[in-house]
Amino acid sequence: MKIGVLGHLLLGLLSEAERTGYQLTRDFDVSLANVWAASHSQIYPELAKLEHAGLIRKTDAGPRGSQRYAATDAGRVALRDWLANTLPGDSPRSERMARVFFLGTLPPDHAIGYLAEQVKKHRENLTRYQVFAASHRLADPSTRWTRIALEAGIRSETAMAEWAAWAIECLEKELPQILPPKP
Amino acid sequence: MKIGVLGHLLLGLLSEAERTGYQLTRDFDVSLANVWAASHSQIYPELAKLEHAGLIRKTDAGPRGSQRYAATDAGRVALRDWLANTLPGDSPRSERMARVFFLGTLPPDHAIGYLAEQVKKHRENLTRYQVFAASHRLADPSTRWTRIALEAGIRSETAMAEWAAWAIECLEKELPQILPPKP
DNA sequence: ATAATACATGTAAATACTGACATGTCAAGG
DNA sequence: CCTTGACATGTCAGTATTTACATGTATTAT
Repeated sequence: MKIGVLGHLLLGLLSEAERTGYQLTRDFDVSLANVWAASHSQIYPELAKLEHAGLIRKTDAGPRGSQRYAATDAGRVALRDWLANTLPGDSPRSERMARVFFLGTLPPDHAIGYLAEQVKKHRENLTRYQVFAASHRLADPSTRWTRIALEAGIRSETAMAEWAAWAIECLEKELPQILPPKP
Repeated sequence: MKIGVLGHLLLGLLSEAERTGYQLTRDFDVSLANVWAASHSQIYPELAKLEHAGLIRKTDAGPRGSQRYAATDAGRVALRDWLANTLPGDSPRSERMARVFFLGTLPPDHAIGYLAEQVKKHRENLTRYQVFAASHRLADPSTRWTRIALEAGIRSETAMAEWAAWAIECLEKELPQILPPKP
């Protein structure tokens, strides 16, 4: 019974506080989705697996058939062991960036349109992160690490928005013929 | 017969130039691995699938039983269609960043060690990209888009190295008690 | 009342991916 | 000659992930 990345991330969330599968699904959506997405159809079976392995346990049943889970001591040990004694897998995956390699096969204005879309999305993410960061203080141990992770998002989105804008500028300089004549 | 992201990326590489499965595996390693990793055990079956779909074809056989592939016209059309008419999937995945959320469960010096590791790795990647970027000019249409993608890597690694260093600084300010006494 | 929406949990099939196994070729150095 | 290492291609089992199907409950607005 091997626990993978998802299992350990669930364990991490359940070490902080008790949660239902539904809440875990949404917590993934708001905080972890940008680095590790997971849908409920993956989360529920994984919770069963973690429970079977004795790393989490059911605490109480909530209103609509909801089950609340908490990490067990064994679970907390497993989490720390994973963090301290295993190396993180190194396969970042970004289809959006992968596509950039082949944008040259598109007409230049399409390629620029793609990059403009990226500028927009990165700026949207940036705004979202900044709003979220306002309620997470470094001085508060309970929000510190979320704030630190958020800072990575802020810096990353800033850099990527600037990158996409830079790329557009370069292309427009490189290809003056596609620029509409300015009066 | 549905072609996924990997199939289209292979199609992209084979649109640029003919390649063997082995070369594709290595090209993934050097240029695409940072945004979309793929091992040979995934690439060879995918090539068979693409050939079956008529999107690539075998050209000539090389020295050690190697098979050279090229994109067909249908393949080029499929690639452009994918780039122009489908939205990129939005599930960036980074176990390294995901772990940061739960670093608070580790002793502070371990957490700082993890971040220091990140600084090192990001700087290494940065150097690698910078060297690689030297041989890719924006003015040259054949290397332009690789150069643009590389620039994203350079800016991203720079931002993430700075982020990790910033995080270490913050933690050391926040936790003066873990600092070794300086003579 | 009732309709829409958010809450809540599951399963199944198809696809994707990793890691291990398996095989063989060619070139260079000792 | 022989051994090492890079070249080269493939399969398989296990795991992970996505998408669709399936069901039912409590709240809120009309």
